[in-house]
Amino acid sequence: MSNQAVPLSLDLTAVPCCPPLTQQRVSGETAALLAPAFKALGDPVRLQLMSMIASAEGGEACVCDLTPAFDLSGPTISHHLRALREAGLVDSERRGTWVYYRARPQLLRQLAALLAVEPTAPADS
Amino acid sequence: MSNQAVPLSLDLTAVPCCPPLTQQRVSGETAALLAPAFKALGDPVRLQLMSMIASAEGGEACVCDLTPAFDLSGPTISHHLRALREAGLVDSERRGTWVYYRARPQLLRQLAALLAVEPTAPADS
DNA sequence: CCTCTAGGTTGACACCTGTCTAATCAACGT
DNA sequence: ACGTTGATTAGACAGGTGTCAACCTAGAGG
Repeated sequence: MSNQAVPLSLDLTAVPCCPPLTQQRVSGETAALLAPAFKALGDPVRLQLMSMIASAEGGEACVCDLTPAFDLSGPTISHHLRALREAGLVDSERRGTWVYYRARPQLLRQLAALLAVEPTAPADS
Repeated sequence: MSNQAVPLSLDLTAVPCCPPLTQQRVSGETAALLAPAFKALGDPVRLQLMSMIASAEGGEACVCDLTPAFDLSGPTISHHLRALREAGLVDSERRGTWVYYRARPQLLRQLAALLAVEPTAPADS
């Protein structure tokens, strides 16, 4: 189940990988590749889901633990998890009855690098 | 013109400010506050606009320089710039005939901090 | 006052999204 | 084979989004 619905060029090796947004203009290609990831994080529910998955002990979270944390139906959570999966931010694996989601740090790192800003004030550098 | 359309609680002082997503669960409030920023960056055009503004020399970019860089109408660019502005990512100022946009590093820093991931492999640290 | 130029605003349109219920699928125990 | 539980898929619907053409506003300069 893990990679089936991601036929995109989500190699991420395809991306020149992120000179900070503030230092070099993002190319159209890079933008087209990374914007979907930001978009996936652009929903409060998905942002929390991402965090719950990424910060879970063992590095993975069971859907059965994620769903009850929200006031939303199961299918809706499933829908958001799929969005995260198709964005390349998480990976899923079925083990027995349960499905576990796991963060994929590669893309997260690229996003973080892209948003990097020099320390605090441009004066104290 | 700068701050008029942002009555939101975009203090950003309101946010506990970003223990990394991977280390602590993002609260509902933090998610509600930061997700719109990710959402604003979740469009290729806006991501490029953000980059062009943030990386511009002098720290600001004129709309007259931004618009011709895309194959889009003026109003569409204006629409995207507004989205960035209302997300708290940029600020605009009119000087004479032209309007200049400038990045607001605060929020960018928060987003980057939120996405921070420990180096690369937990092995080679 | 008039006009020219740079941007923004409005209204319209097609499309995408978040949410739900209902139906379906997958694995485990009888 | 059957029923139960966990999760995804399908279909539907309201609301949001990206885009444009048309119009409007703000300065600069006659």
